[in-house]
Amino acid sequence: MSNSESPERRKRRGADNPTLADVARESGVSTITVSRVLNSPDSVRQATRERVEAAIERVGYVRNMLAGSLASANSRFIAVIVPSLSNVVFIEVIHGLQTTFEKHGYQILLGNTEYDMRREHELVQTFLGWSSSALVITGLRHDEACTAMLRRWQKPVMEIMELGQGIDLNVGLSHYDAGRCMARHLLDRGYRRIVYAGSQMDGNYRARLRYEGHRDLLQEHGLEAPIEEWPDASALEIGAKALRHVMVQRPGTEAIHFADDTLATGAILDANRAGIRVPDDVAIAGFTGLPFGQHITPRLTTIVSPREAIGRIAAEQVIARIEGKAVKPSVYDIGFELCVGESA
Amino acid sequence: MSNSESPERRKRRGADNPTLADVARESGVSTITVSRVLNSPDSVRQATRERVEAAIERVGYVRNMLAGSLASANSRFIAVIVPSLSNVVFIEVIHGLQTTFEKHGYQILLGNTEYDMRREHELVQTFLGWSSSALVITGLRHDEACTAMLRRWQKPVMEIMELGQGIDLNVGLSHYDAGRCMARHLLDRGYRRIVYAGSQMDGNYRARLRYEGHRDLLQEHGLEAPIEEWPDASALEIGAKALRHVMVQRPGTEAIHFADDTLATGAILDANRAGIRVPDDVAIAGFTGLPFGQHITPRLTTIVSPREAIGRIAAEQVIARIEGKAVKPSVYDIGFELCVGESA
DNA sequence: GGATCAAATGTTAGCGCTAACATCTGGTTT
DNA sequence: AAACCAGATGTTAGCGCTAACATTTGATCC
Repeated sequence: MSNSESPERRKRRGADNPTLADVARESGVSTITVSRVLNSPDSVRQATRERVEAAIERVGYVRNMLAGSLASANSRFIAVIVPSLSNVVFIEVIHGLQTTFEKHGYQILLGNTEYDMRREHELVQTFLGWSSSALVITGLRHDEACTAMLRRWQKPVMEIMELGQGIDLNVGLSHYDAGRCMARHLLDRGYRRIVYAGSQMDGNYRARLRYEGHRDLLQEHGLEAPIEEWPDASALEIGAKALRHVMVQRPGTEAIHFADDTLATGAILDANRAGIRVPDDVAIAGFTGLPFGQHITPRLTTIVSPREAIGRIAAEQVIARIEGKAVKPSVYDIGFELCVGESA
Repeated sequence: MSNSESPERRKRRGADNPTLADVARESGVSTITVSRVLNSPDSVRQATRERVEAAIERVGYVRNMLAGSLASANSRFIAVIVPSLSNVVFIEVIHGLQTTFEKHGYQILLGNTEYDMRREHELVQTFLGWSSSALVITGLRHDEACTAMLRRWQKPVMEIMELGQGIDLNVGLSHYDAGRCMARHLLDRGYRRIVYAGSQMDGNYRARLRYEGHRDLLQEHGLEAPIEEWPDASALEIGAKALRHVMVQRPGTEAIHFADDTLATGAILDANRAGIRVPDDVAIAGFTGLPFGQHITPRLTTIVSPREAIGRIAAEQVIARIEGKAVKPSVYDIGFELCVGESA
């Protein structure tokens, strides 16, 4: 209720909020000094800084991030592109990213492709338009034009979840090996008639990679590797449906290797309701290691992928890269762990 | 690989990407015409538009959103502030918001307060600094300075989850009534010795409101309403721990009314493992209506809150407001539904 | 053929900030 | 006391775009 302004100065719209210039006038310094108080306080003498800070408080200054980012061609935005928000896995990765980036003063721009590459390309383009400081994207496979655009881009690109040399940085795990690992476990347990079951396998090629690992191992042992696919998004009831389908259509099946824990858990819970004994009537295995799997009876045999850690480590590497520290390996294998419950 | 530029024109840094001016030169129009092709294509003659679009393609123009937003004092950002990303409820709300806003060309800026009001205030300030088009925030209670700042702000503010007249718009449900509703159900079932159990009840005052509804109803019937609180974030094992604690410390307890489904589900799964019969030994009720509750045995008795719908409707109202359409009720009661399983 | 007018396009002046370079302090050195 | 210099502060010129106003175009009418 103190500062009056000459009423008809502005020729343009705009919220008419106090600007750096107002703070500068109020504290008797130049705008760049105010800017320095905000961006590199150590480069301003303490007395000056305090005067400016008081003025900021007094006029109720809220800095305009758009103007700052435009002038410096850098927004402290991190573009994050995931294929789905319905899948807990990506939520946990985002959580890891968010926590770490936020600590360093970066803001996430979240994009959801819904497993659509065209959408992915659009999102990349938009996010580059925001002068993002870096981009984190799921997987190693993208639209060709999109990959080209990112290669030309001068800032860090981090591809996560899947393991391999991509555009720039990479943190992930080998889904092929994970599928193979679980298949080996099932063989070790003595199962021979094993069905792989997944949903939305077209878009989700990481699940397909796991299947390929599974299939190759079985074939090396002279076994068949049938697969059942559902077009729906992964959900408990799809797991239940898959279980019933396999019991009826493929009698004699000894184990079902599900593409993810949600499906596997849905199958176990349904088996419990229906009086189907797991693993005696049919063994069940999953992938991901969601907390739920360890609380149901029987506990789910699955492969644990460190989801938050992927986010955290990806963020740390990106930050190191932004701040000019060299990041040694551009491919980081985060690994996975077989977690044996009673279900298989 | 076609366009060469005079090499020492620019005095400043910058990615040296093609700009509107480059496209304008390339297509023989003025920059504002290119701008119009991008922002209001209908106001440009078709022939001109096609020429410009071709030029955009040719030079590989990517628009600079920062510059556009600065010039128009509007970013098409929607600030979204939630207290937690570990809680599925907020994830689903975010999903509803995201899907709807994205369809209308808005980008979400996501902030996580971790149930800390100071953090909330900081986030609000930052997000206003991005010239957001609107702000969606969880709950009706905020830091005083924060509320004042939002009241002064000229753009739509949407407070969600909780029901009541707040700063501007509101979409939510009455948590007090929900707590009361479940308490009534438990009384109707004949339970009298009922314990309420929740986690992180200090920050999460919506859970506390539910407790108050529960408590008031019990007291109206001359019953006590003991409460058990855990400081940890809600998780399956906390529910299990709470169940064990109550069984030992409060023998004779007939029902436990949990603050959320995660706790309640954890308790049921643990009871199954421990041979505690639900609801015969102890009845269990939850709140939220997560899918899981309907797949376990016994099915969880809970109150379903339409989480994605909250996000969707909140987004729709905000968009209507931004686009100048009057939004009639500024308080929208989304309601809730009692969902009776076998657990209580 | 000129008046009329809406549609299409252009000109100008910023939006609010920061990079780059310039200048000013005031203490230290010789 | 002049020279020197690092640290603090200031001046200038944009960053790339769009609002507001200005002008041109061309179809229609009398």
